[in-house]
Amino acid sequence: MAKSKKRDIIFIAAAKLFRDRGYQATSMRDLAEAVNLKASSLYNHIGSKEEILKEICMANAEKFSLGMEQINTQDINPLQKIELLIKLHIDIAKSDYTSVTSFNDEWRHLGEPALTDFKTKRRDYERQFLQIIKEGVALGILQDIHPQIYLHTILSSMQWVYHSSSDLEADDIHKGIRALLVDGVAKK
Amino acid sequence: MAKSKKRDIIFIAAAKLFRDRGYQATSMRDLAEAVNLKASSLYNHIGSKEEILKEICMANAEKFSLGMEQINTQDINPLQKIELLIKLHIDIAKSDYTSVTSFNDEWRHLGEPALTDFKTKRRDYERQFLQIIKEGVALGILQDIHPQIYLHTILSSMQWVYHSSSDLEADDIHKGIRALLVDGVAKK
DNA sequence: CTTTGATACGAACGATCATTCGTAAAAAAT
DNA sequence: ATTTTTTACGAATGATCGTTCGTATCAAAG
Repeated sequence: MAKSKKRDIIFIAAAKLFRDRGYQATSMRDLAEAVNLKASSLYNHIGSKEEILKEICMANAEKFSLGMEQINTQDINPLQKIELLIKLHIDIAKSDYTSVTSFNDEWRHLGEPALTDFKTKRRDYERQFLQIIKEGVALGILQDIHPQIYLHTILSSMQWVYHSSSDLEADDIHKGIRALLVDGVAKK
Repeated sequence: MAKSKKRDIIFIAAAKLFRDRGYQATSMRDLAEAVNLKASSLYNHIGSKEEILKEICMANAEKFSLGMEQINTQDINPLQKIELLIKLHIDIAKSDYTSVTSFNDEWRHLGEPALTDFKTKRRDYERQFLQIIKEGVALGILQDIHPQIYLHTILSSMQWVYHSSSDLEADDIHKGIRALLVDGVAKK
């Protein structure tokens, strides 16, 4: 038990606050109150406010990188990979959707060098995703859609899953988005 | 000349700062420096920091409401309306994409009663958009896609147009998104 | 029982925040 | 030319920020 339980509680509460109010608008006193502590006590468990954001962002970036790696080593065609990537996004969102939102919206408040580090990881992920799409087009499996636009449309569509103020089930969302963004562009 | 020119300069600079750093992370001193003033001088032109955000958000909300109204009074089918709505989003983004970003990302920092007012306007817009989609499905013009998922996918896809760190032309984006989200779901 | 290490807290630090005020210069109106 | 209005500024206000520090409380280890 290297890490205490309280530390996890703080991180979960922080992710929720960051999602609801934004990183900058969340004070350490807000966070302390959310976990029944005073602000100064937080520092027995964490190093700084930014450390929390950094850890949240990096942990999620890791999830996506790992998922991408795992999908890319499979012997399946690009369309199947895209399907799995969409499932990956939704699964991650479903498992911890507050922290993913911080990851998506609040990363820009990271300081250096974490900011550059994060952006590099993100760019790598997107480049790999784009590569899969381009292969799909080259192989004639996908319609001749603009790869970059297709990529960003997929990624943006994933965003609203997190913000979801709707009452839709994750499975329905998955099916609906696949029908729109996978079946719709697959060559018949 | 009811409104001074300087006021507009301040608003434009503010929109840019809000987009780049976020509303909370932008100080009045930052804004003042951006327009070659001292912070206290800003208050000869504006009432408060929140007034700036409020005006930016409301102005853009107005643009969308007006566009929706204008489209809805035309005698065209739902699919054509959706096409026009996508064009509306891209046109607004193209005309003033910094302020649209503030509108999209920073509205939650509005105080009451502006916040409730804004959310109501937004919900109205989305409800009308959803209605058009449902009509399209009911008339058999659209494939049997989940209306809410389709709506949110369209709206989310519009978001990345604003953030666009890409070098794509607005026309290409328009064509690409239409191919994906309109032609892809239209019944053949 | 004693010692040690982890945890909690109040008080305080310097920094920064949005905003106000009195005042002076500049521009506009008369 | 004189009055009026608009604009800019420095200084100051009280609030809040993230964080530090000394100290007290607590549980576990010896």
